[in-house]
Amino acid sequence: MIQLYKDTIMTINIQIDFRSDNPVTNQIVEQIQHLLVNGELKPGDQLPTVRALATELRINFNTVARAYRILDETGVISTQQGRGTYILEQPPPEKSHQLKKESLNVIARRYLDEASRLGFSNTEAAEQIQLLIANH
Amino acid sequence: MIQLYKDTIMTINIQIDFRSDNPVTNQIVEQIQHLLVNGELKPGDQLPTVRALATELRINFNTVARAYRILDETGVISTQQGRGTYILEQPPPEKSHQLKKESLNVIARRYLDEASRLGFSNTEAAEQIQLLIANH
DNA sequence: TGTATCTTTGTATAATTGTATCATTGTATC
DNA sequence: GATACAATGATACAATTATACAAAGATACA
Repeated sequence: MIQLYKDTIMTINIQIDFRSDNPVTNQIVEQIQHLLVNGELKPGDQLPTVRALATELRINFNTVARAYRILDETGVISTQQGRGTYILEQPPPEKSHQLKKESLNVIARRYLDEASRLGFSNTEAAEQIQLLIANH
Repeated sequence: MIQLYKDTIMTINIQIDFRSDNPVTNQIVEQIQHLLVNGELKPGDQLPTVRALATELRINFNTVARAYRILDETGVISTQQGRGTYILEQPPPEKSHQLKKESLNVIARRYLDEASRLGFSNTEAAEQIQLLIANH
């Protein structure tokens, strides 16, 4: 769970080379990753809004949004409509496969338990899972 | 000395996942419905004020107000300006059943989300459920 | 009691922020 | 040139937040 609130709005140091073969979107992605591994961006930090950064870089805000989305999909940041974009906590060290299996077992049991308390059979609970998967 | 306006401070157990595709407003609505069908909220109970819950969840109080309004419109709660928000009488059986189905949906999605965070695909998560059922 | 006043509570509306979709631009290939 | 594709921009939209407001409760004082 991430706890985020607007305390400080970040200004970040990004330089775009418009003559580069590297697309602007890529440059943004790479430079934010660079700021992150260098420790200049920390978990919980709020990035500039797509419009603010776009104005600063003199590009369209959709280009910034595209870069943010890529970073979001790789789990580096969290973009939240109406709220802003934030650096995520770094993923914890990899659990062993066995440990993950056990965790899955625990949460699966919990799901069936909760469904049971709501009055649903195991079969109905399983069907609901299938339904959700089918609708995605 | 200044006296407290209310001698009971209502707290409810709601967890917001800012990374979820599900909007925060929706998450609040669903989780309050879940608390209701689970019996953790009873008719007459006062919900936290929009500002109190918003502060706790680290969101804007208008987002809570929006969720409360949705629940109000579906007849689950009663919000009264200047007074607060209260759980209404238990919904009739057919509506209760509807709410329970929605609640099942909520916990099913939560299970898939958690499994995904552990690195399991939806299919693997579903198989784990089947495995548990088969071993009973 | 009654009333003035402040506090608490929800409401209304505009502003902010990211998203979705299509249009435009540039470039490579033929 | 023609066509296809990738990158970027423009526009409309959805979700959340900010600000100002209205209704009801609490308190003080006559």
